[in-house]
Amino acid sequence: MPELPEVETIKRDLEKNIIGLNISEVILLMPKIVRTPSPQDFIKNLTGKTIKKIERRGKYILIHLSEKLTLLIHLRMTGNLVYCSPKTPCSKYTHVIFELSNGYKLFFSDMRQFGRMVLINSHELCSLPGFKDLGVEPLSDTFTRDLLKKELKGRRIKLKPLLLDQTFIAGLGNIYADEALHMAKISPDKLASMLTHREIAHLYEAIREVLSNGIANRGTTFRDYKDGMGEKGSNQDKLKVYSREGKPCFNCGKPIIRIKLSGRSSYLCAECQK
DNA sequence: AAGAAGTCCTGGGCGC
DNA sequence: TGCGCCCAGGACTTCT
Repeated sequence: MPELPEVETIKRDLEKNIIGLNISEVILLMPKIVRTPSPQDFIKNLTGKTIKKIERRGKYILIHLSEKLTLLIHLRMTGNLVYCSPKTPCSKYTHVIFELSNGYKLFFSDMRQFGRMVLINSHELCSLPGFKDLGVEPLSDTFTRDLLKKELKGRRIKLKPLLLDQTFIAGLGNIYADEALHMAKISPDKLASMLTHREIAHLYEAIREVLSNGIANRGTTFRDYKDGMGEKGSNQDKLKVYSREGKPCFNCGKPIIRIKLSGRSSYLCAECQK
């Protein structure tokens, strides 16, 4: 569910509200959400710590704490992280509650229970599986047209599964990958190594554009996504292909089709995307 | 080594 | 109305 724009929106919301607060109590209702350390150590080590800084890397949220600890959170498909006033009740899907020194609470909720948390020493981040191998941040200066060209070279894989590979580019998911490919007018089925210079340039611009627009619209809410304040985003109203099977392409009027690539749905306009 | 498939979960939507 | 089936925005593990 949450891809880069959604995670960035949550990160910015939390940053505005919880920096400098202490974690006064941790209630872990579903221990399996925490991958490491043990539930007891998770609670013990978090309690009393100060929230120093919040970052995003790919689809991960990093909450840096005092004593060089970092709480790493991945929301996967249906997770959300919401800052709530003291009286707000939690839901049946709330699995972790962080009580803060101002009386407010941070709820981690996740219907499908796929989301995960890790609490580690900050310096161990660089050796954490899944995190250490993340690819380039697509909105950073490091991500250039030349880098994309270099990375695509010789890759005998279809574009869509490659864009979803977090070690290739960090933060793209199914929605923004489909939207970027449509904006670039390239088929998700195309082999990565077959792109022309012109197509690479268009894809580069499209990836940056769809992600930036997603952030400007505070994320895409289909069903579950909520920002850090519990509100929906508005980017779902701007989508050109995702979840629009059978509806006319805004560009040419032909119906949007849905195909399967590596087991995932891809939405495209077969007329516009070659 | 790369790429595909299976797996972890719950709930919504659809067809019968 | 109700049941069963399929689908879902992710990514790790296992297989070929």
